[in-house]
Amino acid sequence: MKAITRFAPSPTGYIHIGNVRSAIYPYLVAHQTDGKMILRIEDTDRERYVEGATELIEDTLKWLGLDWDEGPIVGGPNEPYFQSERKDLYLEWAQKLIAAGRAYADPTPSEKIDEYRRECAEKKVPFLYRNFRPENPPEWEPGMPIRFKTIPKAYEWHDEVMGDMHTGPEVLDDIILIKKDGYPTYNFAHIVDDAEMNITHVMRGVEYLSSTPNYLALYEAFGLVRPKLVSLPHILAPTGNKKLGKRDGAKSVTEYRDDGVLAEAMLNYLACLGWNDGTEQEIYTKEELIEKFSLDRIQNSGARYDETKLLWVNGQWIRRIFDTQGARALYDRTVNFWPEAAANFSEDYRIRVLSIIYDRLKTLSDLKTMTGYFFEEPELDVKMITENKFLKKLSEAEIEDLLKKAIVALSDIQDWNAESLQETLNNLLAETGKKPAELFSLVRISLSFAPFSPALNLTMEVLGREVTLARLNKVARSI
RNA sequence: GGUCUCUUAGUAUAACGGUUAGUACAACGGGUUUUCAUCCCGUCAACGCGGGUUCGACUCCCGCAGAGAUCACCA
Repeated sequence: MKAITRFAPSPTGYIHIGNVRSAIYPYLVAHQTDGKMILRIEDTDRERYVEGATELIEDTLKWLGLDWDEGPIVGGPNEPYFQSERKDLYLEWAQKLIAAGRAYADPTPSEKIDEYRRECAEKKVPFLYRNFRPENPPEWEPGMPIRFKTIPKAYEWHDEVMGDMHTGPEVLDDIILIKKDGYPTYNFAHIVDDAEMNITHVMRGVEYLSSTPNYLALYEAFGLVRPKLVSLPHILAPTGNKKLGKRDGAKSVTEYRDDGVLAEAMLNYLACLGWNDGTEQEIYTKEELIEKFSLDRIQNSGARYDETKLLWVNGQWIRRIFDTQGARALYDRTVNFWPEAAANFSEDYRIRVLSIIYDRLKTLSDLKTMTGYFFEEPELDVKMITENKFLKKLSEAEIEDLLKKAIVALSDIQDWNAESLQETLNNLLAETGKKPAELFSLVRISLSFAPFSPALNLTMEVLGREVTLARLNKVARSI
């Protein structure tokens, strides 16, 4: 059976780490059955609506490679995909329920409802609107809410993640279907849309688990077949036991893109947070996730978000792309992450820099801080040499002498390449009797004045003869 | 408070009722001619508690404790 899933966010802001899983899993489920995923924008709360949020959502999905088969932009047979544009439909469905005696116009002013609620609180009994249901509800007219007329009873159902569930009649109530502003509630709109769109898997956060019996009652009232229900546990904030939210500083998913995290890594990490396929595999491509994903292996307790592990996964992906797709493929991802001065150099040169530094990157934005000396003269800082833990044992005269010998030896090289450079350094080591730590540190620091850099021979090869010798001479003069 | 859910190392997780409870991140130590990183090797570290059932329980059952969700004209 082909799965039809949906991601149905409210346009109230950006998508963050805590809520993007409810887009990833529907995508995977849809694609493993050659089905489709629908993007539906649930914009029925006019007060929380944020201009531009829909675009942020679309941007995030596109970046992660979670293309939707129906929805905004791409269209589809169930248009429109904005709930605000489907108002008439919900009213129609609600009126069917009124006609069947399963819904009614609610004339009770909200102050009165608050009063009921207070009474119940005083008596320490749970408040259920159905206990205050008006006996002769008026004819519905615009401006009145419509409530479901529930039939309290026990429900049993299966949740693909939580397992077999059951509740008693006490959890069922006359929920609002249509608000007095004419917009449907989430509780109602999603039932209608899921039915209209033939959704087979309803995947959403666990917070909806408690309301599920009310949804089951609605399916029943309409004679609908229940879709598969999938409750996704929350992603927890790094500290405490609360779900990760914007208040905990949950960054938007696309902010990680701007910080140099690869989409592959993000998808990989998030898909595996609270899910695994039972093997010890850690790195998955999107295709592998589609192939191996299964709902019943989703963890049923919350999983804590761990940025350190995300960065580890990202490092794995950076190396994987370089190793399997080549330097050019990785380079294509890095265009926005180079230091400014890199613009003065050829693409070819930047690719060569990337090729010797890529295995040190945790994020692409590390390029900014790690490659500066390849593109501009490093600021000379003699202390880095004189206070280096290997070099401080040598006198300034010894340092100067060693540097000069290095300059002479390197100047003699015919073919300036990694092998000949290494050979020259090795010979110099034998000739001077210095330790590798001394010679290598001295040359490395003189060239970069950076806390760390790639292998010395590779660094010199990329910098080239002219720059290498110029920098060494400059340092030799300053000692 | 009612209802529902969850509980393996710091974190993410694995384990037909029979394993020295596995793996990864992190931490710590070591190796790879300098640094940082990669890579490799090693160390530390867990079945929430209490009862059952069983020859045998992380695994099944019952309590307890702790944590979470929900009880809106928000989703």
